[in-house]
Amino acid sequence: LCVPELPEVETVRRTLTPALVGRRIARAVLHRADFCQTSGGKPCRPRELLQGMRVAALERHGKQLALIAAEGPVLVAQLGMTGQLTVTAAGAGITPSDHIHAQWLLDSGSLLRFRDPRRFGGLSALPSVDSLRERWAAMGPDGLRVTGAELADRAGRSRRSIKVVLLDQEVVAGVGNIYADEALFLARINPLRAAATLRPAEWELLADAIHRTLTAAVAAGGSTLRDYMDALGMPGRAQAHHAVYGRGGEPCLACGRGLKGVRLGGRATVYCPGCQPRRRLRLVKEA
DNA sequence: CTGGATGCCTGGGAGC
DNA sequence: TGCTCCCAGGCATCCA
Repeated sequence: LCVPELPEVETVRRTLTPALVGRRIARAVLHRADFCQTSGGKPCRPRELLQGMRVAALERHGKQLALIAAEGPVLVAQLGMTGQLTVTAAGAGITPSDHIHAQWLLDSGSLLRFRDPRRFGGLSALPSVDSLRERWAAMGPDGLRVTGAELADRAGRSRRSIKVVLLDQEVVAGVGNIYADEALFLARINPLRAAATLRPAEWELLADAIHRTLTAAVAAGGSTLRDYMDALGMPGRAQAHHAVYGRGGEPCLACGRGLKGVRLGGRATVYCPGCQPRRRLRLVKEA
């Protein structure tokens, strides 16, 4: 199972770039009409899927990946829960296959395929790079660059829990359930605390923890493309080491206490009651 | 406006 | 062994 958050999407972007950028899309096929949306609500035609156009760049903001055509139009891919974008070597044909909802045949002969069994992901066709900038400007800053001041500005008056706030893509783009828990553990902030109770120093601590968590995961190649990375001779490095995610009931790696699992905003949440106390730790005055 | 709850969707694991 | 149940979670949409 893969859960594409920012590091996984960034890994996809990096590994797709050499195969896609500069290439012309000879043919594009959409196997499910509801898998691609246009701003006008009309069905996506081959033109919206960039057929006949040249890929100028692959850009990412948060968990969104944009294929920018030299001719102007843009196609945004969201991997959702189980989405995979893969390139297969020359020779493969555009044939219908299990859970593959869109395919692009490149002038190199390679085939780009979007597979998504659960279909939480999808494609959005935009008319221009301007509309892409507009779309991304409405979201929060990218998780790799967000500052403590930006977090505080966007969520500092919210009574929502800090965990739920971190999952809000309009606050910070790219953080999902795994890295939200990991970043809060690293920053030693209790996930249940209302965002409005965080102090400026804690927002800075949190921004730093988000950077470190995401950067480490990007360096490890994420987890989505593990098989692909193995094929490139990088086995094992992609295995993310999670301190809290999925470890409810197990001992904390830092203090040994049992990690606690709760549901927050409908999501499984794990934290250490010892390292992430509900109240801020006060320095004990030495007698 | 805010925040909580729900539904979408399928594979896999738990439990009987 | 085979069946059912339920959970995983990003995101849209609903309601209080």
